[in-house]
Amino acid sequence: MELSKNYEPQATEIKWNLHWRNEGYFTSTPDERPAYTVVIPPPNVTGVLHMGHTLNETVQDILVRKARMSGFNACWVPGSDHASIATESKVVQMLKEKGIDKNTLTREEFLKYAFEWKEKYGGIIYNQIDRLGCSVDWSRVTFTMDDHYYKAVMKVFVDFYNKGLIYRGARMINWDPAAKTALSDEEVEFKDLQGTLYYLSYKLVEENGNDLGETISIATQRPETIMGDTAICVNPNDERFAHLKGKYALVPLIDRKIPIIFDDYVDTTFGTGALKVTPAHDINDYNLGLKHTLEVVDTLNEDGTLSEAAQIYVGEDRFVARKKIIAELQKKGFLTKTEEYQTRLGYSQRSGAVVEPRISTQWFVKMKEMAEPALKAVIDGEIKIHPGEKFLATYKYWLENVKDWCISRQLWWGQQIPAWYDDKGNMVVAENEYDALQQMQNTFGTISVHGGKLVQDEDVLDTWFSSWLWPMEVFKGISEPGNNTEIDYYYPGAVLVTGQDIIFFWVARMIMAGMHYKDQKPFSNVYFTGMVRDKQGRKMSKSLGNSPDLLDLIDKYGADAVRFGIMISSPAGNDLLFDEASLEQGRNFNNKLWNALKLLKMWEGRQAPTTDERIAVQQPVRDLHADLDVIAATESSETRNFAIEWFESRLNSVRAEMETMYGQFKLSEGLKTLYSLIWDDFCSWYLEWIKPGFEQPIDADIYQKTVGFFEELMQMLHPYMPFISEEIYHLLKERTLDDDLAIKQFAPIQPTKKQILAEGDLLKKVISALRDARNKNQVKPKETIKLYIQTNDRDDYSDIELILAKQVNADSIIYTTSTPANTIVVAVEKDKFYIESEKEIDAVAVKDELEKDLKHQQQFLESVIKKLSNERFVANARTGVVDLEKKKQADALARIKVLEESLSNL
RNA sequence: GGGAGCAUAGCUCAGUUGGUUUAGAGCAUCUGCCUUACAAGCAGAGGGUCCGCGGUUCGAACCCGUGUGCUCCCACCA
Repeated sequence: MELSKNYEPQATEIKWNLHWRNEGYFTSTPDERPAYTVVIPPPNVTGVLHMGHTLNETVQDILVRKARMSGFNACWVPGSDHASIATESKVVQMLKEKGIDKNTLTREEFLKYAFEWKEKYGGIIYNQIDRLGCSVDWSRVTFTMDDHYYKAVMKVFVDFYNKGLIYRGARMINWDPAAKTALSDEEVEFKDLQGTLYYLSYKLVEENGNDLGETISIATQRPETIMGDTAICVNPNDERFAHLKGKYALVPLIDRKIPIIFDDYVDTTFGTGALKVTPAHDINDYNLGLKHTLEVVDTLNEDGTLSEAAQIYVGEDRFVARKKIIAELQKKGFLTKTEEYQTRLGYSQRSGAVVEPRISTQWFVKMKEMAEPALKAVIDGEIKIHPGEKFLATYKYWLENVKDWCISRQLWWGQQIPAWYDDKGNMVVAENEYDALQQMQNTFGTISVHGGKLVQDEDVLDTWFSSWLWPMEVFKGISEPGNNTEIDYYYPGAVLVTGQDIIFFWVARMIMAGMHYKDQKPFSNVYFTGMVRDKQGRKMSKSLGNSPDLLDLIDKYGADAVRFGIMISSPAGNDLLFDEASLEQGRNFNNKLWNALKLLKMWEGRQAPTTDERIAVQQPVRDLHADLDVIAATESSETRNFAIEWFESRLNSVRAEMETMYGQFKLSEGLKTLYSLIWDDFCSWYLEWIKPGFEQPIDADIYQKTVGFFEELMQMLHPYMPFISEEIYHLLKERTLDDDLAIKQFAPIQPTKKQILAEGDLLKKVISALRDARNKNQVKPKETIKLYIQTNDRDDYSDIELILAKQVNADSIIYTTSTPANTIVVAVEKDKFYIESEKEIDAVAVKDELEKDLKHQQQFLESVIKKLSNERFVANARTGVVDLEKKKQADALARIKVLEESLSNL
């Protein structure tokens, strides 16, 4: 078969994706094997996957494939999240572009649009996951608004309500005036910015309204809220204001009379020492208001415009009104001073609007008691966070200081709160209307409703109120808990792979829900990936245009190259600077593999019978000139092949290394290690060592062994780069049906031979040194040389001399005890090598090299001697350390001797 | 304001309980090669006061203190 010049990913990827799916390799059902469960962090159906998802999915797929190939029943559940507010604002935006105003639609009409949106983007997301090669179980795909899921959410809400863990009440919450909904604390993002502090003077009056002829100055960032002021507060210990007890102030512009109150909350050193109190629009003022039973005047509408209560500028947007009010205050002399001020503003994570503190009636979850077991699970190490301690402190702090969770949202897209009201405002909480009616009757005796229908709460639930059930409900662990073999088998999961940005939103809450309903952690490990940034370190965002399209990348480089590129530079927990150059590296790696395959396929037809011992032995030799010395060496060696033994040991040693790295979730390092094993050890060294001479046959045994190595390398690579590994595995030889890497189980790791590895290292070192000497002396690559070796341990070279000769293009190797004339000398460890070639020798250059090396060695020796002559070192150093230094000393001395001899011989 | 983390080659990062030939990798750079698998390649090379200062120790990239510079999280001072 003719193989293409370069690897062509497109057709290959489609082929194997289809094959794997047809064989049902990724479909999991409970069996006798241990389960390895991973639930995907369900992407929001707000849009397509970005590079952050790509990193997450790749990490998960590597872990899942590795587990599947290591005896586990791997189950990776895919799905998506309805992402209540995020999706709703996208849909609203989309409708707006079509000229449709959400307010003109009924709830049902809007939901129809939303579901269409979900179908479209959900589809794109699933396609992306598929193209990336993710080995998910498509028979288990779950959406957070599926019927059973919806039911589970209702059930949990009712259950929590009945347990007293959910309550409804009027509180000050974060209000998003753009989306016109409440937000949880976690959905508010703070940004530092330069603000202005306005100093306003309020006229002081007696209770009866008589002017005191005095003013009090306060500082505020929000002059548009003065109409909501219901007091001025000063510190009771502040002598400046002691005389104002029982006095009042007049709110500028509207002349409303408000009391002066005293509370040590006020910092006497900040601003003017006097604070205007606006309970409706500031959380601190709200608390002050509660304490001093102040009136609450809400001067804003839900969309952020000024309300009737403001009396002036009614209907104007808050920011427009601010400007106008400032102008008016200035004009009328109330504004005495302005000051630049560093401040922080809360923004809605989804709509971007400046969040308003607002008093409103919402639903809350009590968090305190649920936090305890969730904290314990992590502190006790039942759940391990990777990488390490970094996030433990954050997690702990949040749980220890957790506040109640506002879960109601004034939206349509999501699970509607199962609270039901009758005409009199009586309320019951029940999973459906039928139950609600029953309950209403039982609780209140009569039902007062028009047309026999109760009214359901208009609000929907925070999207995380459904997401936190994910590890359980994907197996119907909430909706059908009884007799459920799936949840018993798959729960808890092995690992959760997610971004550190949702540690509170999701991770902590999943642990809470899991501990609450299963009395067990939802997963054993949490692996936090870093944030994907562009190569300048900026966040990826649509507005910057630095977020590439995943499918475009896959089209351009192939899925394996994308996976490679994103993994090669993403140490756990660190941010990843995404650069297409690393995808190119991945593509180049593909081609490297492809070319190695081509080389093997070339040899396939040129195998000589295994019985031909001469070929077996001489395989490493290119076209060895019949030099007596070499022949003698050849005949004395056994019929074993050094290259094969060496690579076998390398392979097994790397497998063991990678096993450790998997255990520590060091996936990026694992890939680097494997990359180097394949590119350097296998391609650059091993294949060159066994490569037969020009148009020479290859020993059949060596060939078969090599195919075996390649297979094993592909198996190791499979979790990282599933497509090309599977393709090469199949092109290497004919396979029986079902003999696919996707499910091939790893063989046990064999012990490595340290001696062989050491010999290999020496061989590589000598080859590099000799090549370097050739280079520096401008001996042309094609030119053959005569190589002399001067050593006291000729045995060191018996295994490797043939390979050495070939790799440095020597047509003969001669062991010598004296310095041959007119040769380039190279010293490696304690032996000397001499290159004899046609080329005139540049004695000066050789001398320089030797002298440089000598100087280095002498300095090194000096440092060792210094150490050894330090009595305290010899007395205190751990056993072995002194011996090691002595060995260093001996080695350095031997090497200096070699170098000095070489120099004197020049 | 509180807390956490980071600082090692031009860039991105390794560096296991302090001692392993006076610091390693990939990318980038430079030199030489179109060598019958691969120029998306091959063979080599150069490149570091391990952020500054002080301390502990026989010995510090690693431990402690301090300064500087970044990053992140949390927080109700107008």
